[in-house]
This record gives sequence, structure tokens and C-alpha cells, in this order.
Amino acid sequence: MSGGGRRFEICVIPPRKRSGMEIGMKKFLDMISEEIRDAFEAAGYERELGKVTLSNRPDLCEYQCNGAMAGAKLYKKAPFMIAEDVAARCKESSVFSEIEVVKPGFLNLKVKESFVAEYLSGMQKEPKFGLEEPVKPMKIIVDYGGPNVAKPLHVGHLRPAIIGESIKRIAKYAGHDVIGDIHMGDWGLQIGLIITELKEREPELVYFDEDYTGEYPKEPPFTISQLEELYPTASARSKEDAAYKGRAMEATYKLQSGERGYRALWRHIMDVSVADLKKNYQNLDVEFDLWKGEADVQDVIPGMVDYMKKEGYAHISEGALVVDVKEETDTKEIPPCMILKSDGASLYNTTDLATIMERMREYHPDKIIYVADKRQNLYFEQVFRCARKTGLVSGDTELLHIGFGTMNGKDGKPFKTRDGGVMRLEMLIQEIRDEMYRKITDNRQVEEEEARRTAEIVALSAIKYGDLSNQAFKDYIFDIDKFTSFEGDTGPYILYTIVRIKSILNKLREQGETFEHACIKAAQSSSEKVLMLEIAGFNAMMETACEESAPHKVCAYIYDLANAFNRFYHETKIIAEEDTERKAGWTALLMLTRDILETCIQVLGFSAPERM
RNA sequence: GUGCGUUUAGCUCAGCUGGAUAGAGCGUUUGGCUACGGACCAAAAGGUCGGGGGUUCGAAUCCUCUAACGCACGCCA
Repeated sequence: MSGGGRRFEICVIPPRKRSGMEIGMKKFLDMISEEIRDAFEAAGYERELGKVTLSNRPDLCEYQCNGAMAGAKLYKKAPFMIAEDVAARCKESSVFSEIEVVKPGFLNLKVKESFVAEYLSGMQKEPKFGLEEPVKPMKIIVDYGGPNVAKPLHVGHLRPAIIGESIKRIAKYAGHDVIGDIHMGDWGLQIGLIITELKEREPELVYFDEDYTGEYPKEPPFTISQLEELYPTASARSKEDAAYKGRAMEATYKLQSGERGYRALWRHIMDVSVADLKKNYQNLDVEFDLWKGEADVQDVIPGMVDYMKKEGYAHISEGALVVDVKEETDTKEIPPCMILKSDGASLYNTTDLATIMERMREYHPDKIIYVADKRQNLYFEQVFRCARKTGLVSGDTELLHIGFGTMNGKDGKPFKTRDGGVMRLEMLIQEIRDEMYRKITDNRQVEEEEARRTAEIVALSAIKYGDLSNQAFKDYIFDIDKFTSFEGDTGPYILYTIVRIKSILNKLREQGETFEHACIKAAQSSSEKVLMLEIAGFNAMMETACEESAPHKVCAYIYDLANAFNRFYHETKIIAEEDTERKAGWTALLMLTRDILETCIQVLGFSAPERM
């Protein structure tokens, strides 16, 4: 499985050094596995059999190796005997405190407290808690968001924003060079409609005077709320009034052919919309590096189309220009990728392909990730194949569609307002904030200002954690009561745990404790050890979350970590502890736990308050 | 019709890529408050993993058949 090509790359990449030290640590599980693999080898067996996994029977052991059973037929020997051979070879191990051979041939392992403590001490000193930098950092473009200008964000925009932002942050944290692009729908008929409607209402505007040659006003002739009203009105009229629609199409054509006044209006629409979009995405703590859109590639489309024709990739089929993308291995019919409609106009495919071309030219990405509704899967398959076939992307650039499922209401049907309409995103966020504010101020004396601020922070954790804790591609139920609860697998519970740790650390600070040189000690109790082992799994978790673009794995991890901490906390009196060495050790453990939790919620896209 | 996806406890979801007694949360029942923050912790009850067949020492996980639901199948995005 290990690609021969990879090995070569490793040789040419200089070793990752930083002030003489390697950045990153081997994964905890790998270190243990190495130990067991050595033992397998020493006992005369295939070393790959020594793979260690987390125990699925925590009552029996911490880690387990099932390799003896896999090796049974290989060596025609009872698995139990193989396991015993292996166990005998690591009696003197500095890693394990217990190795037990059980029933068919399980190797049940417990690691030494000192070994764990040493590992965590290493994590403390590492910039990313031991997460290794990628051998070859990738340039990744994450295409998410996809709002239309002049239209308010609605609940349908929530998932791409949340998931895309997290995938982007995870990849960034993992050490890749990541660019987030909002990819707005800012071109085409919708703009023509707005211009048409505006012209009907205010024909005297200078933008509609074809003889005008002067400068256009800097101030837009509309506000965002006017703009948001303009589009739906125009859209509705165009469906009933064919002549009106004709005017809108003509306006679109004029805009595309560069009519000055229309371009100026388009600029205004963009300015007003983008400012509003920025505000709204800011509320979600979502930030894009690029604010590009469909309009940005219009100029390169003709060249791209010509190229596809000249090279013989594209041909006319049923009046439209298409590129065949079927492959022999297909088990179903894959329709061709359409490049131009039969009326010669471009479409979504065209701009997406042109965008790929532009991205390749400007950024040479190793990977482009599209975070979009899973129902577009076939569409992306076509576009990706087309891009490859026509040589728009080279073989070593990966195109990936992360499809997400629908956000449903409690009734299991797509999320709607009470009267069945599409809910604006602002409304939804406000509703959650209000709910959070109620909970925070309930039975508590909190200053108004602080309560509002805290409610905003906690509300965001509720929304984002509620979404991200599910696997992205599945539909999920948006349940406000569940998400805003402080109990169970929720964002607020995670924040509560962090705040609790901060509170203890503050108390210790008030006592005059200095945290300098606090060093993590060997575990004193089982709950402490469980917590430490949980922490030790951080780098492995983050690596897979990044590889699989799977934020839900980060959620699952911090939930386990928070649980492990709360159990430990409950059993351990830290502030009252008289042994100062031990107290310092716990302080260090607390800080590490807090830092890891905060790092994780940061990549999920939310943060914790100081108090709540 | 073809293809893809989903199906795990009453509800909402995990399940670390084939291992031991399938795990959480909510809800239900019970225990722990002079609080290093009880917005917590501990425990109990609750499942023939949609169904059949197969591969394997061993299957929720792999193969196959099948059912229900959802989605997609060239001029929307």
C-alpha cells in the first residue's frame, strides 16, 4: 500500500528542524505499536502483526493487540501460544506495566504511568502538542459558502459555512497552506432582474442614461434592505410577465457586454451585498481569504471554450456544447458535462470549470475542496472529470466534493419557519442567542452587558457543535433545545468544562501559585490516567480529522476529553492539595487539558468565554 | 427504470477501518449538594445492529440477495 512515489519525496524534503529539535512527536499509539512489533519480530513473527489499537474493553485493559489471532493461520499455531511468545519478549519493557494474554489470543496492555507522563510532558513543550508537520504541506483551496449577492443568507447557507470553515481551520492547523474562497453567485440573470426592477421604479437614475459619460455617484442608489426587496419582487414579476423577463434578459446581456451604467450598478450591488455578507459571516465567525465569484472568471470563459473546441474535447450534442466524461468502468450512465447551453449561454458548469482553470493558474493547488450539498455529487463528478480530461488540472491535483446533508426540523422535514417559509440566517442565530440568554440569566445575577456577550459566544458553540458533531454527509435534525443544553454532548457542555478549568486555575493563581516549570506527574488515580491517555491521543485524532476532512471526529474527541476531565475533577481536590509537587503537576495537567480543548474548539470555529 | 446514499436503544447519534459483554447523550428510575462552579458526578433499566444468505477462528463493519425511506439522473444552481 505504501506508495513508492512517496519515499522519493521524503528524501528531497529537508528534515523538519527547529532550534535543533524535531517538530512533532510520534503518535502515542504508534510508539506502543512499535514496541509490540519489536516483540513480534523478536519472537520470530511478522512485525506488522504487532499493531496496537485502543481497547474496546476498558474494564480489562487500556490498549490491545489482536495480531496473534491474525497470525494463527500464517504460522499454523495456536494464537494463544503466539501471544505468549510475544508477551515474553516485552517483560522488561519500559512502556508497559501489564501485558496479559487472554482467551483466544488477545494481548491486553496497560502502559506505565511514567511513560504516559513523559509523553504529556513532551506535548506541553511542543508547538502543536506533538502534532507532526506534514512531510509536504499542501496548498489547499476550500470553496465554501456560495451565497448569492443581493439575497439574504438563509438557513441553507449555514451548513456550508460551518463545515467549510472548520475543514479549512483543521487543514490550516495541521500545517497546510489553505485558502478559503466564498465563491459568490454574483453574475447572470439575477443581476439583470435587479437592474430591470430598479429601472422600472427609477428610470431617471443616471445609470440608465445611455448618453451619460461622466463619473457615476460613489453612493449606491439603494440600501441592503431595499436591495433584498428588489430581487424577490423582480423574480416574481418575471415569472408572470414574459415581456418583463425579456427586458431582464436584455439587461443581463447588456451587463455582460460591458454597458457602463449597468457595470456601475453591478459594482454598487456588489459593494452593498459584500458588506452585508461580511457582517453576517462575521456573526458566525466565518472568514474567507478570497471573496471571488462567478463574475471574476467571465473574461476567461471564451478562451476556455475555444480551447476545448480546438483540442477536440467538446462537441455539439442536442444543440449544446458538451464534453463526454463517461468512463469504461462506470456502472451507470454519466451524462456529458455541458459547457454551453444550446442558446450559447454559459452555465454553472462553465464558470466552475473556468474557476478551476484560474485557480490552477494563480495558486497551483494540490487540492480543491468543494463544500456543497451532497445532492450535487453527480454534478461535481462530471465537472471534475471534465477538468481532468481537458487538462485543466494535472493528475496530482485532487478535486474533492464534501457533500453535506440536509438540515431538518424536529419533524424530520427540511427546516422551515413556522409559516413554512425559508428562515433567514439572522433570525435563526437570534433565536438561539435569545434562548442562550434566557438560560444564562435564569436564576443568576449577571450583568446585562456580559450576559449578552456570553450568550453570543455560547450560542455559536451550540449551533456549530450541534452541526459538526454529526457526520457532514448525513442529514441531521436541528434541535434548538438539544443544542443549547448544558448537559450531554453539546457545545455549551464543552465550554462549561473549559470555563471550569479556567476557574480553578484562577483560584490557584489567587493563592499565589506560580505555574512556572509545572511538570506533569505520573497519574495518581485511574480517572487521572484515563484523562492523560485521552490527551495523548490528540495528534492522532487531529491527523485523521484533517486527512478525512472530518470535523465530527474533533467533536467526538473533545467530548470524551471533557468527560474524562470532569470525572477526574470530581474525584480530585486540587486546590486543597497540600503536596505542592503534586499540586503543581495537576496544574500542568489542567493547563494542558484547557489548551487542547481550546485548540479543538478553535478549529471547529468557536471559542470559550472567561465565565459563563 | 438506472445509480448513489441511509437504516444501530423510546428519541438523537457514535462505533477508531474484522475482534472479547455493540457505546454515548436525551428521556425514564435511583444515589450523591456547608459548590476547588451540582450548568456536575455515580449507577440501573433499555438493542435478534432493517431482513435473508455467504466469507472468516471471529461480522454492525467485507460479499450477495432483498425491503423501506431519501436523493440524483444534459440545457437550474
